[in-house]
Amino acid sequence: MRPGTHRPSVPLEHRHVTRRIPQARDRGIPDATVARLPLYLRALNGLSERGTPTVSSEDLAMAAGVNSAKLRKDLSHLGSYGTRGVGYDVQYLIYQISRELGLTQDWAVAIVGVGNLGRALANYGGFASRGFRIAGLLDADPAVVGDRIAGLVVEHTDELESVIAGRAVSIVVIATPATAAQHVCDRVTEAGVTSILNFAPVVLNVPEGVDVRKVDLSIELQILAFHEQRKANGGPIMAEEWPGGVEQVNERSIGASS
Amino acid sequence: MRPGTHRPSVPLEHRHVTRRIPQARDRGIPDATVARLPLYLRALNGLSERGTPTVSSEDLAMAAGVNSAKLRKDLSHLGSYGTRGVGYDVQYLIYQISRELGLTQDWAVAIVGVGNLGRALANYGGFASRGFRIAGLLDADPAVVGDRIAGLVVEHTDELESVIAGRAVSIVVIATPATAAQHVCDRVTEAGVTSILNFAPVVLNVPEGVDVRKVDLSIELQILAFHEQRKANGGPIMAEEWPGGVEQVNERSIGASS
DNA sequence: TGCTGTGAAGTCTTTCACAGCA
DNA sequence: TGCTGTGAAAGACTTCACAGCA
Repeated sequence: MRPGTHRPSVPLEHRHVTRRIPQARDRGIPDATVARLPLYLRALNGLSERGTPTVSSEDLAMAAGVNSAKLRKDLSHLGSYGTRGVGYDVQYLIYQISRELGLTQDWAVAIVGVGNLGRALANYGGFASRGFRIAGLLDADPAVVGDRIAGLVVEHTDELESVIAGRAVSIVVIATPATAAQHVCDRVTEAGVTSILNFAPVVLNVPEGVDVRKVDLSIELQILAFHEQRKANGGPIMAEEWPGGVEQVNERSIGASS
Repeated sequence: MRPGTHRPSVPLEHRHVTRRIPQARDRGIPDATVARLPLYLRALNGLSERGTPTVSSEDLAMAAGVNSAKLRKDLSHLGSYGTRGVGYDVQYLIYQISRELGLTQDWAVAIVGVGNLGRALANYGGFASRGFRIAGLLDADPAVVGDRIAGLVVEHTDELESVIAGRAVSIVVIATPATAAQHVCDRVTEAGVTSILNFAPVVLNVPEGVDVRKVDLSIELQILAFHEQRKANGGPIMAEEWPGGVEQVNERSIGASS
């Protein structure tokens, strides 16, 4: 890719036969990159607040907790927004990443399930800050309906469809007990929602085209436990602990294959 | 794809000594696999509760929301716990995965920061269920200290080190405001903790050997927004949408030129 | 000179597809 | 026969290392 302009009007791809669309605007940003953009954005906002005008890939990477090669590669998927010898303009990069993530528009979010977690989410500041507006809080428990939380009155889940349609909700957060999650999920997808953030510890079944992201406390803890156990046992490097074969592990199978 | 056409022609491989330990019991379980084991465990527990004695990779994969090839490959890293022609014994597999994840022992967890989120976590049932025991709730706010939550009395963060040492806490959950997170992190790592679950929206700096897992609500929403925006724009398949250049994308950046 | 952008190499993960055992 | 376990291929992601522009 020549660094030149990213406008197809420039005649610079003489020999290279259509490789995969030159530099143009290949919208295929890798998932791994998308997942890190919010991190960069946060780091940039920190720099912005301190009035920093430009930042090098090295420094920004440091602030975001990644290495600089990865950061540069990630940003290169968005376009050529840096200046060689100088770095990136903080404000400009904030704008570009925000636009790429779709944060320059307003997203109406509904939270279903106003238990401890739902309340925590409703009160979570970082929510409203970045283009996400809580447009509805719903719960099935009549004892909770009517409560005022974070400036909103909790509505009954009977209203789910009308809230979604009436307030143009495009993202639904499910914070219900596990048993209710699939049902809520079915209703919101039926109502046209295609983005769901699920806190309930269940695997949701959704129609094609619906995006579900999951946050699962217990899974994170289990992953930590795995590594913690590993540290406790042998040293950091080893293979074949349990020399003899303690705890009959069904040795066979891979015995002498391959 | 194509059958015999693609031949790598064996480029390198001149003298690759010691590939990576034959197989024996190579304890190097891929991270991606470890991250899915809790999922399988949950699915298996569901089957167990319904009294299912054995399950095929196909069915278990379905219940866990992955494909069967991936599931078999994952399980193969633990050992050969299935029976060809039959499937996996549910109870036995539960035991093996639990053991691998270190869930057959008890883990003492301390939660620092008892705001909305901390309370939600303290009351989260899935917590205690799987070998994780909340051994302490701490907060810096005197107004909160002394409260009884989920059967525990909130202690002051001054007690952090003594709680960790005295109750053998090995995993700390940070649910403080962003500004306090790094300080708490420093103290707990100093106190010897090497596993941290961080809910504060900051990148924590930790010494070598310390594991940090992060749960970040706002990042999840931003990722959803990205995909939602993508759906709204062009169709699901395309490269170079915005043919003309709708939404003047600030061509310049580094001077539209080159 | 300093730092970005990026081919190329390296590593990790997923998927295929089938040998082989119950 | 049916289903696991697994090499091998394909694909995704990361890192290297450096050309080339400001």
